[in-house]
Amino acid sequence: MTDLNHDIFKTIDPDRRGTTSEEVISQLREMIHRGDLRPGDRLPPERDLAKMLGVSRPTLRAGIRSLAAVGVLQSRQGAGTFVVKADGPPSLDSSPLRLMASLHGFTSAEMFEARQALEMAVAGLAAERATSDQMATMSEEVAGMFASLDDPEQFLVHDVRFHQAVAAASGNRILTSLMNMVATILFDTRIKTVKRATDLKESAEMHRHVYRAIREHDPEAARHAMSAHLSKAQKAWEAEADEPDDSTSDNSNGNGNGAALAP
Amino acid sequence: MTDLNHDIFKTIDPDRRGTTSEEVISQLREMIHRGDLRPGDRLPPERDLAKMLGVSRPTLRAGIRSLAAVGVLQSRQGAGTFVVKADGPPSLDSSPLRLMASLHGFTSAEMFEARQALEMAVAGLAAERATSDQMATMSEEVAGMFASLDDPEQFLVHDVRFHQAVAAASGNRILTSLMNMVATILFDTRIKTVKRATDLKESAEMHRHVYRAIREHDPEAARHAMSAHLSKAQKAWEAEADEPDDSTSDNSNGNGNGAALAP
DNA sequence: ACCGTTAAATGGTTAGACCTTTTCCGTTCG
DNA sequence: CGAACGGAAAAGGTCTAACCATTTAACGGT
Repeated sequence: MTDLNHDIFKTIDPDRRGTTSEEVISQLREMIHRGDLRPGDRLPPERDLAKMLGVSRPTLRAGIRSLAAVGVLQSRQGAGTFVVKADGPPSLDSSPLRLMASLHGFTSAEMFEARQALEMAVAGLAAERATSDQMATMSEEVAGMFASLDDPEQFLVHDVRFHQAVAAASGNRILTSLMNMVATILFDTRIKTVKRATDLKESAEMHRHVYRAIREHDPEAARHAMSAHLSKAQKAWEAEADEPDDSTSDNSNGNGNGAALAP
Repeated sequence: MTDLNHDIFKTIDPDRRGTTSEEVISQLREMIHRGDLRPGDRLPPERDLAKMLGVSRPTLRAGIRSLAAVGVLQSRQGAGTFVVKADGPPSLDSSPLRLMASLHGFTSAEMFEARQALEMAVAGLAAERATSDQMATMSEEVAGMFASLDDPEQFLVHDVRFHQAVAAASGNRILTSLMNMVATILFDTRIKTVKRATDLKESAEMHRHVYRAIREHDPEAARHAMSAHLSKAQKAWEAEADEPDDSTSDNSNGNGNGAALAP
Protein backbone atom coordinates (compact mmCIF):
# COMPACT_ATOMS: atom_id res chain seq x y z
CA MET A 1 0.00 0.00 0.00
CA THR A 2 1.88 3.04 -1.23
CA ASP A 3 1.50 6.05 0.99
CA LEU A 4 1.11 9.04 -1.24
CA ASN A 5 1.97 12.25 0.53
CA HIS A 6 3.60 13.80 -2.48
CA ASP A 7 2.22 16.81 -4.22
CA ILE A 8 0.00 14.71 -6.42
CA PHE A 9 -3.10 16.52 -5.35
CA LYS A 10 -3.51 19.66 -7.32
CA THR A 11 -5.81 22.33 -6.00
CA ILE A 12 -9.17 22.55 -7.70
CA ASP A 13 -9.16 25.01 -10.55
CA PRO A 14 -11.27 28.04 -9.74
CA ASP A 15 -12.61 28.19 -13.31
CA ARG A 16 -14.14 24.81 -12.83
CA ARG A 17 -16.68 23.38 -15.21
CA GLY A 18 -19.55 22.18 -13.12
CA THR A 19 -20.09 22.12 -9.39
CA THR A 20 -17.26 21.84 -6.94
CA SER A 21 -18.06 18.30 -5.95
CA GLU A 22 -18.15 17.28 -9.58
CA GLU A 23 -14.70 18.68 -9.92
CA VAL A 24 -13.62 16.65 -6.92
CA ILE A 25 -14.94 13.54 -8.60
CA SER A 26 -13.06 14.39 -11.76
CA GLN A 27 -9.89 14.92 -9.78
CA LEU A 28 -10.18 11.60 -8.01
CA ARG A 29 -11.02 9.80 -11.20
CA GLU A 30 -8.08 11.38 -12.92
CA MET A 31 -5.81 10.18 -10.15
CA ILE A 32 -7.08 6.69 -10.68
CA HIS A 33 -6.77 6.92 -14.44
CA ARG A 34 -3.25 8.23 -14.13
CA GLY A 35 -2.35 5.50 -11.72
CA ASP A 36 -1.59 7.78 -8.79
CA LEU A 37 -4.21 5.85 -6.93
CA ARG A 38 -4.06 2.13 -7.40
CA PRO A 39 -6.32 -0.67 -6.19
CA GLY A 40 -5.87 -1.23 -2.50
CA ASP A 41 -4.35 2.19 -1.86
CA ARG A 42 -5.63 4.21 1.03
CA LEU A 43 -6.60 7.79 0.39
CA PRO A 44 -5.27 10.49 2.68
CA PRO A 45 -7.57 11.34 5.59
CA GLU A 46 -10.56 13.35 4.54
CA ARG A 47 -9.45 16.39 6.50
CA ASP A 48 -6.06 16.44 4.85
CA LEU A 49 -7.30 15.60 1.40
CA ALA A 50 -9.92 18.33 1.63
CA LYS A 51 -7.21 20.86 2.37
CA MET A 52 -5.06 19.56 -0.47
CA LEU A 53 -7.86 19.90 -2.96
CA GLY A 54 -8.92 23.24 -1.53
CA VAL A 55 -12.47 22.23 -0.76
CA SER A 56 -14.42 21.72 2.42
CA ARG A 57 -14.71 18.34 3.97
CA PRO A 58 -18.41 17.82 3.23
CA THR A 59 -17.80 18.61 -0.41
CA LEU A 60 -14.95 16.15 -0.54
CA ARG A 61 -17.12 13.60 1.19
CA ALA A 62 -19.78 14.13 -1.45
CA GLY A 63 -17.30 13.26 -4.13
CA ILE A 64 -16.00 10.25 -2.25
CA ARG A 65 -19.53 9.07 -1.70
CA SER A 66 -20.33 9.28 -5.38
CA LEU A 67 -17.36 7.15 -6.25
CA ALA A 68 -18.15 4.76 -3.45
CA ALA A 69 -21.65 4.39 -4.86
CA VAL A 70 -20.31 3.12 -8.13
CA GLY A 71 -17.97 0.72 -6.40
CA VAL A 72 -14.67 2.46 -6.95
CA LEU A 73 -13.95 3.57 -3.41
CA GLN A 74 -14.82 2.02 -0.09
CA SER A 75 -14.82 3.79 3.24
CA ARG A 76 -14.46 2.07 6.57
CA GLN A 77 -15.10 4.10 9.66
CA GLY A 78 -12.02 4.39 11.76
CA ALA A 79 -9.81 2.80 9.14
CA GLY A 80 -9.86 5.03 6.09
CA THR A 81 -11.02 5.27 2.51
CA PHE A 82 -9.58 2.78 0.07
CA VAL A 83 -9.51 2.27 -3.65
CA VAL A 84 -11.41 -0.93 -4.09
CA LYS A 85 -9.13 -3.93 -4.14
CA ALA A 86 -9.10 -5.66 -7.46
CA ASP A 87 -8.25 -9.05 -6.14
CA GLY A 88 -10.71 -11.47 -7.59
CA PRO A 89 -12.71 -10.86 -10.70
CA PRO A 90 -13.64 -7.21 -10.92
CA SER A 91 -17.24 -6.66 -10.04
CA LEU A 92 -19.62 -3.95 -11.03
CA ASP A 93 -22.26 -2.83 -8.60
CA SER A 94 -25.56 -4.38 -9.55
CA SER A 95 -27.77 -1.94 -7.66
CA PRO A 96 -27.95 0.49 -10.60
CA LEU A 97 -29.34 -2.25 -12.77
CA ARG A 98 -31.66 -3.23 -9.95
CA LEU A 99 -33.06 0.26 -9.67
CA MET A 100 -33.38 0.54 -13.40
CA ALA A 101 -35.30 -2.70 -13.39
CA SER A 102 -37.82 -1.21 -10.98
CA LEU A 103 -37.96 2.10 -12.77
CA HIS A 104 -38.65 0.60 -16.15
CA GLY A 105 -40.49 -2.50 -15.08
CA PHE A 106 -38.11 -5.00 -16.55
CA THR A 107 -39.53 -8.46 -16.82
CA SER A 108 -37.73 -11.47 -15.46
CA ALA A 109 -37.87 -12.87 -18.97
CA GLU A 110 -35.64 -10.04 -20.10
CA MET A 111 -33.29 -10.72 -17.23
CA PHE A 112 -33.02 -14.36 -18.09
CA GLU A 113 -32.54 -13.58 -21.73
CA ALA A 114 -29.77 -11.10 -21.01
CA ARG A 115 -28.06 -13.58 -18.77
CA GLN A 116 -28.39 -16.27 -21.36
CA ALA A 117 -26.85 -14.09 -24.03
CA LEU A 118 -23.91 -13.21 -21.80
CA GLU A 119 -23.34 -16.75 -20.62
CA MET A 120 -23.44 -18.02 -24.17
CA ALA A 121 -20.85 -15.47 -25.18
CA VAL A 122 -18.45 -16.37 -22.38
CA ALA A 123 -18.98 -20.08 -22.94
CA GLY A 124 -18.05 -19.67 -26.59
CA LEU A 125 -14.93 -17.71 -25.70
CA ALA A 126 -14.02 -20.18 -23.00
CA ALA A 127 -14.16 -22.98 -25.52
CA GLU A 128 -11.61 -21.11 -27.58
CA ARG A 129 -9.25 -20.16 -24.82
CA ALA A 130 -9.63 -22.24 -21.69
CA THR A 131 -6.34 -23.44 -20.26
CA SER A 132 -5.82 -26.85 -18.77
CA ASP A 133 -5.98 -25.48 -15.27
CA GLN A 134 -9.22 -23.68 -15.94
CA MET A 135 -10.75 -26.79 -17.46
CA ALA A 136 -9.62 -28.79 -14.46
CA THR A 137 -11.42 -26.34 -12.20
CA MET A 138 -14.60 -26.67 -14.21
CA SER A 139 -14.34 -30.42 -14.09
CA GLU A 140 -13.95 -30.36 -10.34
CA GLU A 141 -17.05 -28.25 -9.93
CA VAL A 142 -19.05 -30.54 -12.14
CA ALA A 143 -17.87 -33.45 -10.05
CA GLY A 144 -18.86 -31.50 -6.98
CA MET A 145 -22.36 -31.12 -8.36
CA PHE A 146 -22.71 -34.81 -8.89
CA ALA A 147 -21.39 -35.38 -5.40
CA SER A 148 -24.03 -33.17 -3.82
CA LEU A 149 -27.17 -34.17 -5.63
CA ASP A 150 -28.84 -34.61 -2.27
CA ASP A 151 -27.66 -31.29 -0.88
CA PRO A 152 -29.25 -28.42 -2.83
CA GLU A 153 -27.31 -25.68 -1.09
CA GLN A 154 -23.99 -27.33 -1.66
CA PHE A 155 -25.03 -28.01 -5.23
CA LEU A 156 -25.68 -24.32 -5.75
CA VAL A 157 -22.20 -23.48 -4.52
CA HIS A 158 -20.63 -25.71 -7.14
CA ASP A 159 -23.08 -24.42 -9.69
CA VAL A 160 -22.04 -20.83 -9.08
CA ARG A 161 -18.37 -21.67 -9.05
CA PHE A 162 -18.65 -23.55 -12.32
CA HIS A 163 -20.15 -20.56 -14.06
CA GLN A 164 -17.49 -18.33 -12.62
CA ALA A 165 -14.83 -20.71 -13.82
CA VAL A 166 -16.28 -20.57 -17.30
CA ALA A 167 -16.37 -16.80 -17.17
CA ALA A 168 -12.78 -16.69 -16.00
CA ALA A 169 -11.77 -18.97 -18.84
CA SER A 170 -13.37 -16.62 -21.33
CA GLY A 171 -10.53 -14.23 -20.67
CA ASN A 172 -12.86 -11.27 -20.97
CA ARG A 173 -13.31 -9.53 -17.66
CA ILE A 174 -15.82 -7.07 -19.00
CA LEU A 175 -18.23 -9.73 -20.12
CA THR A 176 -17.58 -11.54 -16.88
CA SER A 177 -18.47 -8.45 -14.88
CA LEU A 178 -21.62 -7.79 -16.85
CA MET A 179 -22.64 -11.39 -16.49
CA ASN A 180 -22.14 -11.29 -12.75
CA MET A 181 -24.06 -8.05 -12.56
CA VAL A 182 -27.11 -9.62 -14.14
CA ALA A 183 -26.67 -12.92 -12.36
CA THR A 184 -26.54 -11.22 -8.98
CA ILE A 185 -30.00 -9.84 -9.48
CA LEU A 186 -31.34 -13.25 -10.35
CA PHE A 187 -29.63 -14.91 -7.43
CA ASP A 188 -32.37 -14.69 -4.83
CA THR A 189 -34.72 -16.20 -7.32
CA ARG A 190 -32.28 -18.97 -7.95
CA ILE A 191 -31.99 -19.92 -4.34
CA LYS A 192 -35.67 -20.69 -4.22
CA THR A 193 -35.50 -22.73 -7.38
CA VAL A 194 -32.63 -24.83 -6.19
CA LYS A 195 -34.24 -25.29 -2.81
CA ARG A 196 -37.03 -27.19 -4.44
CA ALA A 197 -34.36 -29.47 -5.80
CA THR A 198 -36.25 -30.88 -8.71
CA ASP A 199 -33.76 -31.90 -11.33
CA LEU A 200 -30.35 -31.58 -9.83
CA LYS A 201 -29.11 -34.61 -11.67
CA GLU A 202 -30.28 -33.29 -15.00
CA SER A 203 -28.76 -29.91 -14.20
CA ALA A 204 -25.43 -31.52 -13.41
CA GLU A 205 -25.58 -33.40 -16.69
CA MET A 206 -26.13 -30.21 -18.60
CA HIS A 207 -23.22 -28.56 -16.88
CA ARG A 208 -21.11 -31.50 -17.88
CA HIS A 209 -22.15 -31.02 -21.47
CA VAL A 210 -20.96 -27.45 -21.30
CA TYR A 211 -17.70 -28.56 -19.80
CA ARG A 212 -17.14 -31.18 -22.46
CA ALA A 213 -17.78 -28.76 -25.27
CA ILE A 214 -15.26 -26.38 -23.76
CA ARG A 215 -12.77 -29.17 -23.30
CA GLU A 216 -13.17 -30.11 -26.96
CA HIS A 217 -12.63 -26.45 -27.89
CA ASP A 218 -15.96 -26.40 -29.67
CA PRO A 219 -17.40 -22.88 -29.25
CA GLU A 220 -20.67 -23.56 -30.99
CA ALA A 221 -21.34 -26.66 -28.93
CA ALA A 222 -20.44 -24.78 -25.78
CA ARG A 223 -22.81 -21.98 -26.66
CA HIS A 224 -25.62 -24.38 -27.38
CA ALA A 225 -25.05 -26.44 -24.27
CA MET A 226 -25.03 -23.33 -22.12
CA SER A 227 -28.12 -22.05 -23.86
CA ALA A 228 -29.94 -25.29 -23.28
CA HIS A 229 -28.93 -25.33 -19.65
CA LEU A 230 -30.19 -21.83 -19.00
CA SER A 231 -33.39 -22.34 -20.93
CA LYS A 232 -34.05 -25.33 -18.76
CA ALA A 233 -33.25 -23.34 -15.63
CA GLN A 234 -35.58 -20.58 -16.70
CA LYS A 235 -38.39 -23.02 -17.34
CA ALA A 236 -37.83 -24.55 -13.92
CA TRP A 237 -38.03 -21.13 -12.38
CA GLU A 238 -41.17 -20.19 -14.24
CA ALA A 239 -42.80 -23.40 -13.12
CA GLU A 240 -42.13 -22.46 -9.51
CA ALA A 241 -43.11 -18.86 -9.78
CA ASP A 242 -46.79 -18.82 -9.10
CA GLU A 243 -46.88 -15.42 -7.52
CA PRO A 244 -46.67 -12.57 -10.03
CA ASP A 245 -43.25 -11.69 -8.71
CA ASP A 246 -41.64 -8.98 -10.78
CA SER A 247 -38.29 -10.52 -9.89
CA THR A 248 -36.88 -7.23 -8.76
CA SER A 249 -37.20 -7.51 -5.02
CA ASP A 250 -34.51 -5.62 -3.22
CA ASN A 251 -32.81 -7.45 -0.43
CA SER A 252 -29.34 -5.99 -0.43
CA ASN A 253 -28.86 -3.03 1.84
CA GLY A 254 -26.13 -0.52 1.19
CA ASN A 255 -24.46 -0.73 -2.16
CA GLY A 256 -24.78 -4.32 -3.13
CA ASN A 257 -21.26 -5.11 -4.16
CA GLY A 258 -21.91 -8.67 -3.29
CA ALA A 259 -20.11 -11.71 -4.46
CA ALA A 260 -20.40 -12.73 -8.04
CA LEU A 261 -23.08 -15.30 -8.54
CA ALA A 262 -24.20 -17.49 -11.38
CA PRO A 263 -25.78 -20.92 -11.63
CA MET B 1 -45.78 14.78 -11.89
CA THR B 2 -47.56 13.54 -8.80
CA ASP B 3 -46.92 15.65 -5.75
CA LEU B 4 -46.38 13.32 -2.85
CA ASN B 5 -46.95 15.07 0.42
CA HIS B 6 -48.64 12.11 1.99
CA ASP B 7 -47.18 10.20 4.86
CA ILE B 8 -45.21 7.97 2.58
CA PHE B 9 -41.96 8.79 4.27
CA LYS B 10 -41.48 6.69 7.32
CA THR B 11 -38.99 7.82 9.90
CA ILE B 12 -35.73 5.96 9.89
CA ASP B 13 -35.77 3.02 12.25
CA PRO B 14 -33.51 3.63 15.22
CA ASP B 15 -32.34 0.00 15.22
CA ARG B 16 -30.99 0.45 11.77
CA ARG B 17 -28.68 -2.03 10.17
CA GLY B 18 -25.74 -0.09 8.85
CA THR B 19 -24.96 3.58 8.85
CA THR B 20 -27.63 6.25 8.80
CA SER B 21 -26.97 7.30 5.24
CA GLU B 22 -27.17 3.70 4.11
CA GLU B 23 -30.56 3.53 5.68
CA VAL B 24 -31.56 6.64 3.79
CA ILE B 25 -30.50 4.99 0.57
CA SER B 26 -32.51 1.92 1.43
CA GLN B 27 -35.54 4.06 2.18
CA LEU B 28 -35.32 5.90 -1.10
CA ARG B 29 -34.75 2.73 -3.05
CA GLU B 30 -37.69 1.13 -1.37
CA MET B 31 -39.88 4.05 -2.34
CA ILE B 32 -38.82 3.58 -5.92
CA HIS B 33 -39.32 -0.16 -5.80
CA ARG B 34 -42.75 0.28 -4.29
CA GLY B 35 -43.65 2.84 -6.89
CA ASP B 36 -44.15 5.72 -4.46
CA LEU B 37 -41.52 7.51 -6.47
CA ARG B 38 -41.90 7.18 -10.18
CA PRO B 39 -39.74 8.37 -13.06
CA GLY B 40 -40.05 12.10 -13.48
CA ASP B 41 -41.30 12.71 -9.96
CA ARG B 42 -39.75 15.45 -7.93
CA LEU B 43 -38.61 14.63 -4.44
CA PRO B 44 -39.63 16.89 -1.57
CA PRO B 45 -37.12 19.63 -0.76
CA GLU B 46 -34.09 18.34 1.05
CA ARG B 47 -34.92 20.25 4.21
CA ASP B 48 -38.41 18.80 4.38
CA LEU B 49 -37.41 15.32 3.36
CA ALA B 50 -34.65 15.31 5.95
CA LYS B 51 -37.17 16.10 8.65
CA MET B 52 -39.56 13.44 7.37
CA LEU B 53 -36.88 10.78 7.47
CA GLY B 54 -35.58 12.01 10.78
CA VAL B 55 -32.05 12.65 9.62
CA SER B 56 -29.95 15.72 9.12
CA ARG B 57 -29.69 17.36 5.76
CA PRO B 58 -26.07 16.38 5.08
CA THR B 59 -26.91 12.76 5.75
CA LEU B 60 -29.88 12.93 3.43
CA ARG B 61 -27.73 14.61 0.82
CA ALA B 62 -25.23 11.80 1.13
CA GLY B 63 -27.92 9.30 0.29
CA ILE B 64 -29.25 11.35 -2.57
CA ARG B 65 -25.77 11.74 -3.94
CA SER B 66 -25.18 8.02 -3.89
CA LEU B 67 -28.32 7.40 -5.88
CA ALA B 68 -27.50 10.25 -8.22
CA ALA B 69 -24.10 8.68 -8.84
CA VAL B 70 -25.70 5.51 -10.16
CA GLY B 71 -28.07 7.46 -12.37
CA VAL B 72 -31.30 7.04 -10.46
CA LEU B 73 -31.74 10.58 -9.18
CA GLN B 74 -30.77 13.88 -10.68
CA SER B 75 -30.49 17.16 -8.79
CA ARG B 76 -30.75 20.56 -10.36
CA GLN B 77 -29.81 23.53 -8.26
CA GLY B 78 -32.78 25.77 -7.71
CA ALA B 79 -35.21 23.35 -9.26
CA GLY B 80 -35.20 20.22 -7.16
CA THR B 81 -34.23 16.58 -7.14
CA PHE B 82 -35.94 14.30 -9.60
CA VAL B 83 -36.24 10.62 -10.24
CA VAL B 84 -34.57 10.18 -13.56
CA LYS B 85 -36.97 10.29 -16.43
CA ALA B 86 -37.26 6.98 -18.20
CA ASP B 87 -38.37 8.28 -21.54
CA GLY B 88 -36.00 6.94 -24.11
CA PRO B 89 -34.03 3.77 -23.81
CA PRO B 90 -32.91 3.31 -20.22
CA SER B 91 -29.24 4.00 -19.86
CA LEU B 92 -26.77 2.81 -17.30
CA ASP B 93 -23.97 5.09 -16.27
CA SER B 94 -20.81 4.03 -18.02
CA SER B 95 -18.37 5.72 -15.66
CA PRO B 96 -18.22 2.73 -13.31
CA LEU B 97 -17.09 0.56 -16.16
CA ARG B 98 -14.67 3.28 -17.20
CA LEU B 99 -13.12 3.41 -13.79
CA MET B 100 -12.97 -0.34 -13.61
CA ALA B 101 -11.21 -0.33 -16.93
CA SER B 102 -8.52 1.92 -15.51
CA LEU B 103 -8.32 0.04 -12.27
CA HIS B 104 -7.82 -3.33 -13.87
CA GLY B 105 -6.09 -2.26 -17.02
CA PHE B 106 -8.67 -3.53 -19.43
CA THR B 107 -7.44 -3.77 -22.96
CA SER B 108 -9.33 -2.26 -25.84
CA ALA B 109 -9.41 -5.74 -27.33
CA GLU B 110 -11.53 -6.84 -24.42
CA MET B 111 -13.78 -3.85 -24.90
CA PHE B 112 -14.28 -4.61 -28.55
CA GLU B 113 -14.89 -8.24 -27.83
CA ALA B 114 -17.49 -7.46 -25.20
CA ARG B 115 -19.22 -5.09 -27.52
CA GLN B 116 -19.14 -7.62 -30.29
CA ALA B 117 -20.71 -10.26 -28.08
CA LEU B 118 -23.47 -7.91 -27.02
CA GLU B 119 -24.16 -6.61 -30.50
CA MET B 120 -24.30 -10.13 -31.84
CA ALA B 121 -26.82 -11.08 -29.21
CA VAL B 122 -29.12 -8.14 -29.91
CA ALA B 123 -28.78 -8.64 -33.65
CA GLY B 124 -29.88 -12.24 -33.28
CA LEU B 125 -32.85 -11.25 -31.15
CA ALA B 126 -33.74 -8.45 -33.50
CA ALA B 127 -33.85 -10.91 -36.37
CA GLU B 128 -36.41 -12.90 -34.42
CA ARG B 129 -38.59 -10.05 -33.30
CA ALA B 130 -38.15 -6.89 -35.33
CA THR B 131 -41.41 -5.27 -36.34
CA SER B 132 -42.02 -3.68 -39.70
CA ASP B 133 -41.62 -0.22 -38.27
CA GLN B 134 -38.33 -1.09 -36.63
CA MET B 135 -37.03 -2.61 -39.83
CA ALA B 136 -38.12 0.48 -41.71
CA THR B 137 -36.10 2.60 -39.29
CA MET B 138 -33.05 0.44 -39.83
CA SER B 139 -33.47 0.67 -43.56
CA GLU B 140 -33.67 4.43 -43.40
CA GLU B 141 -30.47 4.64 -41.44
CA VAL B 142 -28.67 2.38 -43.86
CA ALA B 143 -29.89 4.59 -46.67
CA GLY B 144 -28.66 7.57 -44.70
CA MET B 145 -25.22 6.02 -44.52
CA PHE B 146 -25.08 5.55 -48.26
CA ALA B 147 -26.26 9.11 -48.69
CA SER B 148 -23.45 10.52 -46.55
CA LEU B 149 -20.44 8.58 -47.75
CA ASP B 150 -18.63 11.87 -48.19
CA ASP B 151 -19.57 13.24 -44.79
CA PRO B 152 -17.95 11.14 -42.06
CA GLU B 153 -19.66 12.91 -39.19
CA GLN B 154 -23.09 12.54 -40.70
CA PHE B 155 -22.24 8.94 -41.49
CA LEU B 156 -21.46 8.31 -37.86
CA VAL B 157 -24.84 9.68 -36.83
CA HIS B 158 -26.64 7.18 -39.03
CA ASP B 159 -24.26 4.49 -37.91
CA VAL B 160 -25.09 5.08 -34.27
CA ARG B 161 -28.79 5.30 -34.93
CA PHE B 162 -28.75 2.06 -36.88
CA HIS B 163 -27.21 0.18 -34.00
CA GLN B 164 -29.69 1.71 -31.62
CA ALA B 165 -32.52 0.67 -33.89
CA VAL B 166 -31.23 -2.87 -33.89
CA ALA B 167 -30.96 -2.83 -30.12
CA ALA B 168 -34.48 -1.49 -29.81
CA ALA B 169 -35.73 -4.22 -32.10
CA SER B 170 -34.15 -6.85 -29.88
CA GLY B 171 -36.83 -6.10 -27.34
CA ASN B 172 -34.38 -6.57 -24.51
CA ARG B 173 -33.69 -3.33 -22.71
CA ILE B 174 -31.12 -4.86 -20.41
CA LEU B 175 -28.90 -6.04 -23.21
CA THR B 176 -29.48 -2.71 -24.92
CA SER B 177 -28.33 -0.84 -21.84
CA LEU B 178 -25.27 -2.98 -21.39
CA MET B 179 -24.41 -2.59 -25.03
CA ASN B 180 -24.72 1.18 -24.82
CA MET B 181 -22.64 1.19 -21.69
CA VAL B 182 -19.74 -0.50 -23.45
CA ALA B 183 -20.27 1.38 -26.68
CA THR B 184 -20.15 4.72 -24.91
CA ILE B 185 -16.65 4.01 -23.71
CA LEU B 186 -15.53 3.17 -27.20
CA PHE B 187 -17.17 6.22 -28.71
CA ASP B 188 -14.32 8.68 -28.55
CA THR B 189 -12.15 6.13 -30.21
CA ARG B 190 -14.71 5.66 -32.91
CA ILE B 191 -14.89 9.30 -33.76
CA LYS B 192 -11.24 9.27 -34.70
CA THR B 193 -11.65 6.17 -36.81
CA VAL B 194 -14.56 7.55 -38.73
CA LYS B 195 -12.82 10.87 -39.19
CA ARG B 196 -10.21 9.15 -41.28
CA ALA B 197 -13.06 7.95 -43.44
CA THR B 198 -11.38 5.01 -45.02
CA ASP B 199 -14.02 2.52 -45.95
CA LEU B 200 -17.36 4.17 -45.42
CA LYS B 201 -18.83 2.46 -48.41
CA GLU B 202 -17.76 -0.94 -47.24
CA SER B 203 -19.07 -0.16 -43.77
CA ALA B 204 -22.43 0.83 -45.19
CA GLU B 205 -22.55 -2.41 -47.13
CA MET B 206 -21.92 -4.41 -44.02
CA HIS B 207 -24.67 -2.58 -42.20
CA ARG B 208 -26.97 -3.42 -45.04
CA HIS B 209 -26.07 -7.07 -44.70
CA VAL B 210 -27.07 -6.92 -41.07
CA TYR B 211 -30.30 -5.24 -42.00
CA ARG B 212 -31.13 -7.80 -44.64
CA ALA B 213 -30.51 -10.70 -42.31
CA ILE B 214 -32.84 -9.12 -39.77
CA ARG B 215 -35.43 -8.48 -42.43
CA GLU B 216 -35.26 -12.11 -43.47
CA HIS B 217 -35.66 -13.11 -39.81
CA ASP B 218 -32.44 -15.05 -39.97
CA PRO B 219 -30.80 -14.78 -36.52
CA GLU B 220 -27.67 -16.69 -37.39
CA ALA B 221 -27.04 -14.58 -40.46
CA ALA B 222 -27.69 -11.44 -38.47
CA ARG B 223 -25.23 -12.50 -35.82
CA HIS B 224 -22.60 -13.30 -38.38
CA ALA B 225 -23.11 -10.11 -40.33
CA MET B 226 -22.87 -8.06 -37.17
CA SER B 227 -19.81 -9.97 -36.08
CA ALA B 228 -18.13 -9.39 -39.41
CA HIS B 229 -18.96 -5.71 -39.32
CA LEU B 230 -17.50 -5.22 -35.87
CA SER B 231 -14.43 -7.29 -36.58
CA LYS B 232 -13.80 -5.07 -39.54
CA ALA B 233 -14.36 -1.96 -37.47
CA GLN B 234 -11.95 -3.20 -34.85
CA LYS B 235 -9.29 -3.92 -37.46
CA ALA B 236 -9.77 -0.46 -38.87
CA TRP B 237 -9.32 1.01 -35.44
CA GLU B 238 -6.23 -1.03 -34.71
CA ALA B 239 -4.72 0.09 -37.96
CA GLU B 240 -5.18 3.72 -36.96
CA ALA B 241 -4.06 3.36 -33.40
CA ASP B 242 -0.36 3.97 -33.54
CA GLU B 243 -0.08 5.56 -30.15
CA PRO B 244 -0.21 3.08 -27.28
CA ASP B 245 -3.54 4.51 -26.22
CA ASP B 246 -5.05 2.44 -23.47
CA SER B 247 -8.47 3.40 -24.82
CA THR B 248 -9.68 4.48 -21.44
CA SER B 249 -9.27 8.22 -21.71
CA ASP B 250 -11.76 10.08 -19.61
CA ASN B 251 -13.47 12.94 -21.31
CA SER B 252 -16.86 13.02 -19.69
CA ASN B 253 -17.10 15.26 -16.68
CA GLY B 254 -19.66 14.60 -14.01
CA ASN B 255 -21.47 11.32 -14.23
CA GLY B 256 -21.33 10.44 -17.84
CA ASN B 257 -24.94 9.57 -18.45
CA GLY B 258 -24.47 10.60 -21.99
CA ALA B 259 -26.40 9.55 -25.02
CA ALA B 260 -26.27 5.97 -26.10
CA LEU B 261 -23.74 5.41 -28.79
CA ALA B 262 -22.85 2.58 -31.10
CA PRO B 263 -21.56 2.36 -34.67
C1' DA C 1 -51.76 41.91 -22.02
C1' DC C 2 -46.98 41.50 -22.02
C1' DC C 3 -42.46 41.79 -20.33
C1' DG C 4 -39.01 42.77 -16.89
C1' DT C 5 -37.78 42.82 -12.13
C1' DT C 6 -37.74 40.81 -7.83
C1' DA C 7 -38.48 37.60 -4.20
C1' DA C 8 -39.11 32.99 -2.69
C1' DA C 9 -37.74 28.21 -3.15
C1' DT C 10 -34.18 24.91 -3.53
C1' DG C 11 -29.91 22.65 -4.15
C1' DG C 12 -24.65 23.61 -3.32
C1' DT C 13 -21.05 24.84 -0.12
C1' DT C 14 -18.72 25.94 4.05
C1' DA C 15 -17.54 25.91 8.98
C1' DG C 16 -16.96 23.76 13.29
C1' DA C 17 -18.02 20.53 16.59
C1' DC C 18 -18.93 16.00 18.42
C1' DC C 19 -19.68 10.81 18.15
C1' DT C 20 -18.32 5.97 16.84
C1' DT C 21 -15.29 2.77 15.20
C1' DT C 22 -10.88 1.16 14.17
C1' DT C 23 -6.05 0.86 14.83
C1' DC C 24 -1.96 0.70 17.28
C1' DC C 25 1.00 1.19 21.01
C1' DG C 26 2.16 0.85 25.70
C1' DT C 27 1.47 -1.24 29.96
C1' DT C 28 0.63 -4.98 32.85
C1' DC C 29 -0.07 -9.51 34.23
C1' DG C 30 0.86 -14.39 33.60
C1' DC D 1 9.66 -12.72 27.89
C1' DG D 2 5.33 -12.83 25.71
C1' DA D 3 0.56 -12.25 25.33
C1' DA D 4 -3.60 -9.95 26.65
C1' DC D 5 -5.83 -5.91 28.20
C1' DG D 6 -6.61 -0.92 28.02
C1' DG D 7 -6.43 3.57 26.40
C1' DA D 8 -5.07 7.18 23.28
C1' DA D 9 -4.88 8.69 18.63
C1' DA D 10 -6.69 8.47 14.04
C1' DA D 11 -10.24 8.40 10.80
C1' DG D 12 -14.76 8.25 9.01
C1' DG D 13 -19.91 9.39 10.26
C1' DT D 14 -23.19 12.73 11.77
C1' DC D 15 -25.12 16.98 13.20
C1' DT D 16 -26.22 22.20 13.56
C1' DA D 17 -26.23 26.52 11.48
C1' DA D 18 -25.39 29.58 8.23
C1' DC D 19 -24.52 31.52 3.65
C1' DC D 20 -24.13 31.23 -1.56
C1' DA D 21 -25.91 30.33 -6.36
C1' DT D 22 -29.42 29.15 -9.35
C1' DT D 23 -33.86 28.46 -10.76
C1' DT D 24 -38.61 29.36 -10.70
C1' DA D 25 -42.56 31.97 -10.37
C1' DA D 26 -45.09 35.67 -8.79
C1' DC D 27 -45.68 40.47 -8.82
C1' DG D 28 -46.02 44.90 -10.75
C1' DG D 29 -45.17 48.40 -14.08
C1' DT D 30 -45.69 49.79 -18.78
